[in-house]
Amino acid sequence: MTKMKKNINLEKKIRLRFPPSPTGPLHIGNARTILFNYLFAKQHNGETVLRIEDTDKERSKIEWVQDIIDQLHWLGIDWNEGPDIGGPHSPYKQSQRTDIYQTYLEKLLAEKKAYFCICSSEELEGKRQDQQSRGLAPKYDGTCRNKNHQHGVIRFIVENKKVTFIDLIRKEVEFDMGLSGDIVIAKNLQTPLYHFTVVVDDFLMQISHVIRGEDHLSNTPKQILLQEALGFYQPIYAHLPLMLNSDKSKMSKRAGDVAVSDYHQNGYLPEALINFMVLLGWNPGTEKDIFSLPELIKEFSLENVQKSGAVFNLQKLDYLNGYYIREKSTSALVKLCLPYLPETAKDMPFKQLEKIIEAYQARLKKLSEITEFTDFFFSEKLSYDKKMLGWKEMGDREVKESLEHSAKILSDAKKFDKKSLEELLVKEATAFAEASASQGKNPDKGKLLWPLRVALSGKEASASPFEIAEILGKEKTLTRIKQGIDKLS
RNA sequence: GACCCUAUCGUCUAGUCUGGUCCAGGACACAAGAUUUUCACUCUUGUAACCCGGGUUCAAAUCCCGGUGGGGUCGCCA
Repeated sequence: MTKMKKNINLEKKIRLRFPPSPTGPLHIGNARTILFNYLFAKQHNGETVLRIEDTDKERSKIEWVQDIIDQLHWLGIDWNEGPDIGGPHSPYKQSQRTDIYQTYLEKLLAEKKAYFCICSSEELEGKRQDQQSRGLAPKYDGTCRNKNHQHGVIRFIVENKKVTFIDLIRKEVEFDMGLSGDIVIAKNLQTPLYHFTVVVDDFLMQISHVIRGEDHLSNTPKQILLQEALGFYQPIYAHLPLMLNSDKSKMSKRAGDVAVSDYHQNGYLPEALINFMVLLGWNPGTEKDIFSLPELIKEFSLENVQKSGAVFNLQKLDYLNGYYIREKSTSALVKLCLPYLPETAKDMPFKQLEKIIEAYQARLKKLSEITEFTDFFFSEKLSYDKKMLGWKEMGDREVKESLEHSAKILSDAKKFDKKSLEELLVKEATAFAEASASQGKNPDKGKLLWPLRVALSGKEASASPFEIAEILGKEKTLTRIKQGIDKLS
C-alpha cells in the first residue's frame, strides 16, 4: 500500500502499546501519542495494549487510571488488552508485575551487568553540580561499580560505545554512550524504575513498534543497551514531535488546560479533539483537513509526520469543534447540551428543546456556551438596560411605538410558527420603517425587529425574533414586549 | 554547559528526496465586502512565510558548507 508497509517486519505481529502513567488526569499530549499508536495499529490490523506505568507509588493513583480509561473511551479509542479487560500478558499494571521484574533484575546482577550502588543522593548531587560547573555532561562516575555491595540502588552498566538505531520519522540516530554514566534501573529488587520496566514489558508483551514523544529520543539508546544485555529483540522506534505551548516550550510544563477531561467538560466534542490532535504533527499530503477516526485509520501514515514540534492552537480547535457541532443532528445535539442547561430544561418537551438548540447550533463553538446563549428561555424576568432596546438613533418614544406595534400585530397573529412570523414581521417591519422614515430611502427593518428581539431575549446578540417568539409562545412573547414597554415609561 | 533533534505565512502545514511548472499552495486566525434587525453560519476578496551568510548551477525553498535560532535530554520521575 504505502512505502511504509515495506519497512515493517511482517513476520512479527504488529503490536503497539499505550503506556500512560497515572500521576494525573490523561494529558492531551499523551492522548495524541496514544492516538498515533492507535491509528498505526488499526491501519496494519495490529493489536493494542493498554499498560499502566505506575511504578512510582507515591505519585500514582487509581483514580487517574480510571480517568485515563474513561477519556480514551470518550475519544473513541479502544484496546485489545489492558487492566480493564485482561489479556494473555496480564497483569497490565506495572505495580502488579514486581516478581517478573525481580527475576530479570537478579539475572542482570548475577551476570555482573548491573550492581548495587550505595552513593547517597547528596553525594551524587554534589558531583553533578561540580561536573556541570566545569562544563561537563553530568554523569555517574562509577564509584560503586566494582565494590560488590549487597544492597543499595541497582545500577546498570552502560557500555562505553556508540549506539545507532533507526527512527521511522528521523532516520538514523547515533548516540555516544561513553557520555552517559551507569543508570539506576531500580531502587531495590522490589522497586524497579522506568527504563527497566519498559524494556522488560515491551519484550514480554511482544511489542513490535514503540511510537512515543520526542522527549524519549535520548532515552532510547539506554533502553537498547538494556535489551542487548537481557537478550531481547529491538522494537522499531518512531519518535513524534512534541506538542508545544505558544511560547514553544514543552506542553506538559504548562499550567492550564492540559487534561483531556478539561476539554471534555468544557464542551469539546471527541471528533473535534481527534481531528485537531492528529493535525498537530501529521498531514494527509492533500488539502483535506476534516477527518473522522475511520478515515484516519485509512489515511494515516508515519511518513507524513512532521519532525519539529507543533504549537497547540486553541482557535483551530474551536473552529473544528464548531464545525462538528454544526454537523450534528439537532436531537443528538440536544442530548449533548443537556448537561449545560438548567434543571428546568429536563421538564421541557423534547421538541421544544430541539427548537432552542436548533436556533443556536450555528453559533456554538463549545457545548458549554449554550448556557449563556439560551438562559433567557429559562428565566421569567429579564434584566437588561432599556437603552439596549433602541435601534441606532431611536429615542424612547420611537422605541415604545415600535414595541407597541409589534405587540399589536403579534397578538393578532393567527399562526405562531417561525416561518409565518417571519413573513408577517418582515412585511410589517418594512411598512413600519417606511412610515416612520422621513427622508430615508431604504426601509430599515431594524426599527421594528431590533427592539422586539431585545425585548424577547434581553441580549444584544441572539437568534432571530421569529425563532424566539415561536419558542416562547404567544403569551410569553406578549408579556416580554409589555415588560419592555414598561421599562420605557 | 554537553549530547541529540529541528528550522516555509501569527499558528498548523504542502512543496525539499527526484533543482525549473513556486514572484511558494491549503487551513485556522485576522481584514474588507456580500447576505442580514443583531450575533453566528455561508459566500467572495485580501494581508501575510522559504532563519542568516557563503557556495554549486543557466536556474535553489529545494543540493553543499558555515553560522544562528528553537526544542528535548542529561533524575533513586515517567
